[in-house]
Order: sequence, then structure tokens, then C-alpha cells
Amino acid sequence: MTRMGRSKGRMSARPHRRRLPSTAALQVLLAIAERGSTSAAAESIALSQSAVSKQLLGLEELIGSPAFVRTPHGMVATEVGRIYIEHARTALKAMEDAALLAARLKPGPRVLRLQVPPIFGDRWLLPRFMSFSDEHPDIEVQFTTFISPQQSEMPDGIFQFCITPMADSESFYLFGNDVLLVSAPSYFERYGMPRTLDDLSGGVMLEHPQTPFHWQHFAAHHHRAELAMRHTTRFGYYTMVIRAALAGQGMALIPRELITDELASGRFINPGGFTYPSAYGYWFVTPPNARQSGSMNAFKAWLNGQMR
Amino acid sequence: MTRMGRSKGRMSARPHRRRLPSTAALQVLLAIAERGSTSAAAESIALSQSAVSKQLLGLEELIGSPAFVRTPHGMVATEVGRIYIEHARTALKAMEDAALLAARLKPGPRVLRLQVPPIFGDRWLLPRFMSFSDEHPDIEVQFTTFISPQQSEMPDGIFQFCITPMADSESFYLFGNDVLLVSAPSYFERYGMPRTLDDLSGGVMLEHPQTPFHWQHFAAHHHRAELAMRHTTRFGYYTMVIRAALAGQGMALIPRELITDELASGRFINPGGFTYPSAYGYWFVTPPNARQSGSMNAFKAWLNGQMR
DNA sequence: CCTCGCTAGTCGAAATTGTCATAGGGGGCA
DNA sequence: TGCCCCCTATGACAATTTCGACTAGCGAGG
Repeated sequence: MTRMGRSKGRMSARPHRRRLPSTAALQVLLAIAERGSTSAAAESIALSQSAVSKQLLGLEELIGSPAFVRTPHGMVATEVGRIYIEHARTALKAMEDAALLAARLKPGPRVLRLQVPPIFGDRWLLPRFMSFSDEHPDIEVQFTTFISPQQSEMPDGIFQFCITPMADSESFYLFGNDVLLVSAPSYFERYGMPRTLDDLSGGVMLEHPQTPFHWQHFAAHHHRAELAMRHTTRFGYYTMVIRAALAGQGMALIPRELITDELASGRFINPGGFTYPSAYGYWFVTPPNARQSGSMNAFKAWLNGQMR
Repeated sequence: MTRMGRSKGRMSARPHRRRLPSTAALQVLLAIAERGSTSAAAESIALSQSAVSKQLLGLEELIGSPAFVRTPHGMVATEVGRIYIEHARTALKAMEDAALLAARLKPGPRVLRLQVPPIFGDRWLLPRFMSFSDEHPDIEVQFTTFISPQQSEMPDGIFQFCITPMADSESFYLFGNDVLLVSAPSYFERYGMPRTLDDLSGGVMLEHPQTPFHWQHFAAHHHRAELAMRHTTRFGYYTMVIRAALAGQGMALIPRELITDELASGRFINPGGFTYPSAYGYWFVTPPNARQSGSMNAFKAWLNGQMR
């Protein structure tokens, strides 16, 4: 906020405080980018949909141009939006890093910093996390979704999506190999209930390039590597693949454990029972040479308990 | 701000919005770090002293420990404070970079991004800048104080403090070579009016390691390179050197043009007329291969006018 | 003892942010 | 075509945060 006392007026040249987005606005920006709508973003960041909308509109006014194009299928980042999204990540990561470094200076039970892919956090970890907090109210856990090839601050534990973690780290498998081909009932009502892979290949596939649950893996597993999908839509975030599949825009390959609620409620169906065992899965990894702490031991014990 | 509706309570595990410092708090943090007090910081960021104090206290509460130790000579960053200061720079720089990149996408007169050392900005450029804004209300100028060896975004122009800019850049000299040895009247009342370099060397020198206006340069110029100061106090910011000198804590070597007001008012005196011509000075530099724009031409013309 | 510069607190006002309720748009379906 | 669902954005209002004016109290310096 820029002010000159309380009077409105052109900014004096001398005292200078540049108008920059607020922290909350940056969080809103990232949440919308990753989840595709103000409603979905609201759910993940504990604000009402209208608060998210107002924050976004305020940010767009400050920026001087829209950050998203509003389409019937969701919010799509503009070029300016992409710039701000990227820099919002940098800014928010710096603040989280500062919090972690500062926490590590303090005595007492060690703060745990856990790196959590957004989809995993939203759909698996955070819904369960209350029970850890209840059991260990003295342990502070900080979550980050930010990943950089050259980590500025190594987290204490990483929920890593990979085939096998590096051999020198301590890790255990959570889930993810069991992958289903799903969509909304409405999709299959339009395209017909599939009985064979050829039936499937005539439809629409939804994919996230960096999350390797792709048709080609599925087809190869079923000895039909040469069979290609007629149409594939690709999204910038895996969260949006799932969201588009829920809207019936296509089929997606998704680990069973990420969509148990939707399977139970019928929002996702898996007609024909098509699945495949992915080489990829979610693992919990602690870095090499990480010193054991009481906090981490407690967390691992809890996590093991959750896997039963 | 973290909330759960309006009810106070422990954060739900599911919707998650991490409490991070506000943008304004980060700006306050940096301003205090660079200027040494809430009062001085307030002047540079267009807030009242009490608003700055409250922002700092709020940030310290959120962090959970003090960012500064309050000493009679000013605010001194704690270890936690230094962590946050560093990361505040990163975060604020990211936001400024986003603003610059976004502005560059827009049609119309090009936005100018100028890199300005804090001391230069506070004491020379910003007090004069109103006249440029008045003459060119259509040109948007963004200032940044952030310097990194590997610039993420190259500014359009740099107020550079150096001996000579790189030969491949276009540049012109502003001021800085004319350096005075000054302090507050109270200092000289305590230490005596100096008549020789030996008189001076018995006192206290205030220096900023990275700003090479040092006693050794001064002494070498006067053919007394072997003469050392009895006591030197070093500060993390050149702004704080000047501030400490104004408080009479020692003598400082300062370009005349940065302290014209203080010389006129008598807050700084230069008894004995001790000066030396520094090899260093402030230059205005445009990077190699920078394309000429109307905005830059207008700015350079204005700057030339200011030098007369 | 006085003065100066500082931080931090109180009070009241202003600004910002958030929620609730709702309008209106667009897509999908019967 | 009408209905339903999900969406964004707006208005009204309340809650919260932030700010400025003013001041108390501290410590250094003269």
C-alpha cells in the first residue's frame, strides 16, 4: 500500500515505497494457477471464493493487466500472469526458506520441513495430517511445494514422485504404482463404455507432461505400444488434469490412492477395470547424511501407521 | 494472515495458507537494516515512525524472535534478522523483476528500470526526481536497489559506483571523486580541531568495507600511506556510516555532493578542509547493446541537465 | 539537569480484507 | 428450451489490519 499520509496524491519522489503485490495476493495467484479456478483455489488456501476473486482482481489492477483469461474450462494464465506466477514462487519460497532457517536456529524439537507435491498434499497428506498434529502438538512441520534443481534449503524429508529414489538416501514406498484409467460418468456416456483398448483410443486423453502416467505407458503394459490416442490434451499442472477429468473432458491415468473419495462417490468411474502398474510411485525420502531427530522419527512412525 | 473462517483455532490440516510476512513488513525490514533506525527507515519508505515500529514488532511476533537488537547507536540485526533480511531481498527483488518484465510486454513508452545504490537514491536522485516526473508524466521509471552478480533482469540504466565502467558500455560520470573528511561538530569538540593528518589519525574512522572511501586512500593521497588510524569502526551499510558520522561517532570520507545539505546546515563540518580525489565515483551506465528508447533519451537529457 | 533522538504504546480513524448472499454467464443434458 | 451445475464477480456489511498523531519513557551527550 502506498500512501502519503492519508491524502491521495501523486507519489512524492523522495520517500519511496514501491507498490508490490501482497503476500496473500501471491499465494492466491499460485493457488489459482495450480488449481484452475477461484473456487478450487479457495479450498486449498482457506479463503472464501469471493475473497480469492477480490484478491485476484486487486492484483490485476495493481499489475495493470489480467493474470488469467477466464474460459469456460477454467482460468488460463496470460503471459503477464505466467511472469508473476513464476516470480511469486521465488518470492514465497524465499519467505519459507527464511522461516525454516530461522526455526532451525531455535532450541527444542527440531522443526521439520517437508517437501510435498501439490497433488499429493491436497489429496493425501493434508487430509490426514490433523492426526499427526494431534499426536505431536510440540512438533512444528513446515510444508513447501517448491522444488528447484539446486535446492537453496534442503528439506528434512521429501515426498518424492519417482521410480526409485537414489540409493544413498533412506526411503520407503508409499503408493502410486496402482494406476487407474478413469473419467467422469458423463464422459463415458458420450464416448461409450469401453471394452477394449481400441475403444479407449478413440477418445480423449488428459495428461501432464511431467507426471508420467501417460497413455503410452498404459498401452505398452497391455502389449499395444503401437496404439496411439486419437486426441491428447496436456495441462501445466497435474491438479488440472484431475480437475478436467472430473469435468468429463477426457480420461486420465491416476493412482488409486489419490482418488479414493471420488471413486467411492461415483464422480470417477473406471469402466472395464482398466489399470496398469506404473514404475513410478510416491516415496518418502530423507536425504543422505540427514541426522536423525526425534521429530523425524516421530513423523516416520506416524507415516508408517498411515500406510496400514 | 491465516484464518479459519472467523473462528480462532488451530489451523485445519486441510486448507492451508502459511503465515508469511507481508510485503510491507519485508520492505520495512530492509529499510531498517539499511538505515539503522525506525525513524530513518520511515523517511525512506513513506511511513510514520510508529507505523514502521509496529510493522517491525508484528514481523518479530510472526517470526517468533527479534530481528534487531535495540542499541543506543541503532538497530543491529540478529542472526534471525540477517536470515530474514537476506530472504526479504530475494522476495522483493522477484516482485520487482516481475513488474519489470510485465511492463516490458506493454506497448507504448518503454518503462525504465534503473538500478540505484541506496545512498545515492536517498541522498541525490530521489530528491531531484520529481522534476523528471513533472516533465515526463508518461514515462514510468522503476527503481531497484538490488544488485546480484548474475542479474536475473538487466536494468536499463545503472547508477554505478566504480572507478571506470566497462569500456563496452555507454556511460558518463556524475560525481564522487571530490571526497571530504567530515564529522559532526560534537566529534571535533571532543577530539580537537585537526590541523594535520597526525591529528586526524588519533581519532575514530567510520567505514563501509565495500564503499572504498577509506582512510588508507586518503592517507596515501597525502603521501602518508604508512599512517594508520588508531581506531576504525566498520558498518554493514554506507548509509549507516553517514548516520554514525552525523551522530558524532567518528569521521567519514564522503563525496561532497551526497552531503550538501548537511554541510550547509552545519550538521557536518570539514575542519582543516581535508579532502582527497577518489578514483571512485558515481557513473550513469547503460548496458552494452541496449537499444535506444525515447524514454532513456529523455532520462539522459534530464540527468545531464541536473549535472549543471 | 536539560536536550535530543530513539522505540514503543494508546487512541481514533482509515483502509483493507473477508464473508454472506446473490446476479449473471456458460456448458451440458433431458 | 429449460434446468442444473459450476463458475466469476459484485454489493453490503462486518471484522481486522494498518496508519498517524501524540506521547511516555529511555539513554547518551553536553
